[in-house]
Order: sequence, then C-alpha cells, then structure tokens
Amino acid sequence: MMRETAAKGKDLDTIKAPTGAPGPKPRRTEDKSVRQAQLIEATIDCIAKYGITGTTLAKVTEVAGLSLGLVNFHFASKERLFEETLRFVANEHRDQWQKGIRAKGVSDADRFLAIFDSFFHPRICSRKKLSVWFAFFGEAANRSTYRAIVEDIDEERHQESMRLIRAIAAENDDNGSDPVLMSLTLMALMDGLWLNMLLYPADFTREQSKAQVRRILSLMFPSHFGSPNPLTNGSAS
Amino acid sequence: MMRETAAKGKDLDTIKAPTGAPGPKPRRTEDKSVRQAQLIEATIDCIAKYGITGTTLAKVTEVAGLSLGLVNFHFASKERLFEETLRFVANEHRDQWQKGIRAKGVSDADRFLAIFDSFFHPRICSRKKLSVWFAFFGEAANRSTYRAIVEDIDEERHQESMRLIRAIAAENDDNGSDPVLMSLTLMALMDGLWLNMLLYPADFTREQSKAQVRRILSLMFPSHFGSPNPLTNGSAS
DNA sequence: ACAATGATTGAACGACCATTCAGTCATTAC
DNA sequence: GTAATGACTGAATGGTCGTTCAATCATTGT
Repeated sequence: MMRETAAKGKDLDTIKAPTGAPGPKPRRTEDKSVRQAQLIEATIDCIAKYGITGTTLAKVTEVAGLSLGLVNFHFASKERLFEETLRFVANEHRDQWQKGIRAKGVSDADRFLAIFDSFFHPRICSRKKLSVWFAFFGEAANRSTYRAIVEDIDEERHQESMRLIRAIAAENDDNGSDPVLMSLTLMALMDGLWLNMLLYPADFTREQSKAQVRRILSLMFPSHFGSPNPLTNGSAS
Repeated sequence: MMRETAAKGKDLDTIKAPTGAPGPKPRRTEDKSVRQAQLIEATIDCIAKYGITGTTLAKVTEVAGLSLGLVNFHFASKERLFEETLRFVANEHRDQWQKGIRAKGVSDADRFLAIFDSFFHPRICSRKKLSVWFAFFGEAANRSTYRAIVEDIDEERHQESMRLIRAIAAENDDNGSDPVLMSLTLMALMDGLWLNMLLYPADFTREQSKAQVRRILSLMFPSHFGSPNPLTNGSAS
C-alpha cells in the first residue's frame, strides 16, 4: 500500500527482455512477452513473501505495477500464471546446468560437477526461487500439471547425469557403483540441501552445501573427485 | 458429495483413542481429544487429496463426519488446526525413531540405522503423510510457527544422530568424517528421498530408498555398514 | 426425574478473491 | 490526420470460505 504505480517495470533483469533495452521510459503499451515476464517475476516475489496460499492476483499486479485485469488478459487464469511461473523457474535451472555441460575443453568429471554446482548458483537457489520450488512441490501431489513440468526437467537432468556417470565409471572406478542409483541418490541429496537452505537460511549456505556435495562425490568416485580439504568454507557469509 | 453423514468416525486407527475401544456406537458427545484426533486425521486426508490450498473447513468436517462449527470449537481457528496437524505428523515420526533408539541389546550402529529406517516406515512415509510434510514445507518459508515446529523435531533428531556418529566413529573409522557434516548430509538425503517418493510414487519405493541409504552409509562408514548386496529389493511391490 | 453442563449443529454473516467486460487510450497503418 | 488495432484499466459480479452464535441435545450429578 505504498508502491502503487511508482514501481513500474522495476527489476526484471533476470528475465528476458525481447525488445532491446527500452530505457527509463515506462510505456503504457508493451510487448506481450514483456508484460508476461513482469507478471511472472511479481508472482515469484509474492510466493516468496506470502506463500502460495497468500498470493492473490491483486497483490501480484500491485507488485508488478500493473492493473488487476492484466493477468487474465495475458494468461488465461491464475492457474496458468502459476504454471508458467513454475516453468520459468524450471527452465532457468535447466539453462544453467546445460550451459555448464556445454563448456569446451573440460573433462567429463568437470561436466558432472557443473550439474551439481548449478544447484547452488546464486540466481538458482536464492531464497525466492527456493520458495517457489517448494511451494509447487507442496501442491504437486494433487496437480498433474505441476508434476509434469517438474518431471520433464528432472528426467532430462537425470539422463545427462547418468550419461556422465557412465562415462566416468567406464574409465576406472572402485565401488561397483550402479550409475542409476548413484545419480538418483545425488539428485535426492540436492533436493534435501535445497530444503535445508529454504528452512534454515542462516545455518545452511550455498558454500557449505557445495562442500557437502563434494564430500559425497569424493566418497563415491575417489579417483575422480579427490578428497578436498574438508572444511574450507569462509567464516563469514 | 457422496459420503455425507455415513462416514462417522471411520478409520482413525492410527490415532490414539483415549477412551477404551468405544465400539460401534457413535456417540453424539465425545471426549475432546477424540474429536481433535478425528479432525486432525481428516485434515491429513484433505491435504493429501486437495492440497493445502484446496483444504477447506467444510471439506475437513465433512470427511470427519462432523459439523462445520466444530473446528472453531475444538481448535481456535483453521490456522491452529493446521499447526496441530503438522505437530501430530512430526511427533509421530519422532516417536518412531525414538522407539528404535531405545531398543535394548543393539549396537550403536544399529541404533543409527534405526533413525534412517524410521523415515521409511509405512506409517511415516505414506503418501498422505508425505503430502502433509511438503504442504507445510511449502508454506514454512513465511510461517514462523510451522518452521518452529519442524525445527524442534529436526534439531532433536540431528543431535541424536551426531551422538551416534561420534560413538561409531570413535571406535574406528577411515575417512576423517566430520560428524556434523555427515549427519546433516544424511538428513538432507532423507528429505530428498521423501520428495522423490511424493512426486514419483510409482518409481520410488520405500525399499529402494532404504537401499540407497544403506549404500551411502556403507560408503561413509565401511567398517560398520559393510556393503550390502547392491540390489536386493523385491521385484514386486 | 430434573437441572446443569458442555458438546454439537448449521444457518447466517462478512470478508476476500478470481474473473469479467465495457470503456479508455497509446500506437500503428494508411 | 484519421481510423483501426489491440493493450490496458478497474469497478462490478458472483462465488467461496472462515468464523460466529443462538438453539439443540446428550450426558452427568444429585
């Protein structure tokens, strides 16, 4: 009840802006994709701040600095807006690890590591994004639409993960590691670490979580991920 | 729209019944704790079936076979009912692993295992219970009351887990394992496996998840949890 | 049997919210 | 400049839901 119309198209920097840098001029009429991005961003903010039960279209449009009716104009319904929001966050994560995978001149082990590092990228595992993920997880049990979106993403990542595990384990390795089981276990660990960061942000940092993953990787694949110094996280932040 | 009044106090078997076995006679007036248990059970059912956004007091009381006004009589509000529901599920899990811990004549390693097995007890990680956990996780980011309930439970379990790890590692062990980090990592893995079971119940069974945990434990503490046969889960179920 | 107690009922109330839509207005096409 | 297009606005609508409360009714104590 304080920002009203003053906050037009504020910080949508993380979101694609198809029209080339529109500058400070707040146009009344904008491209559809711009408005959709604004509304998705506002939805993320609201879910993080009010939870999925407290997120109303009135609040979303207020945060976006747009009028109430726009949601039903650009998206068919609140439900669709939520779906697109989940899809946006999911795609953002996929883009992140795929960028790491496509790096040139690095080993398979490095590519494998890149997948796990992607979970702890500041943009990916920010408090806001984690709120969104778990808000939808909480609803996913009953919403096949949400489940389908998450499943696509999970499956794609799992396939790539297994491919790399097989490539790594083929060279040499000790424990008769079942690639499927190892990949699934690691992905489950990622989700659990995310939950920790969401529930206890003061106690679980991105760096510590990364260190935990390295530790497990060095146990699973000692010849590829040599044991790092066990506690090298900075004392502050 | 089909069960209405016929479903009076049906299957509350998993919930304590303070008055000794009331038999088939459905009393109009019941002890407060009985009604509270009925309402909590119905809330669990509703959250599992409709999600936390779709759970209304009208539905809860209909499932419980009680009248609408009773929630605000036995609990102060819908919010309180939700809190007590989370507390019930949390306590149920705590009771489960504490029972395992208190077993006599078993090694510390066995007690340690009991904590992890508790996560996969049929009553603890049923679809309904998992739905409830993650429904509240999704809201926990913004509700300090929910967070406090979960935090108490987590902390208590983590302390016990660390105590046992220290006892185990004190005897002998290889990897210079930081007990805190190991305990936290394992707990995170549990949460991640729970999420898998919730999202993909057809692909992730309790037995497989248990096997995944054993695998990790045998990597972390090879001298205590000797590598089990990697894939011994039954083919059916 | 009778009164007192306290659980139970469900209609009614008020607040909130997603959606609609007729009207407004900037932009584009000519 | 003018008309056509289509994004945008926000008051109004209809429905849903949590909460209240006066009345009802079984149980308990005497």
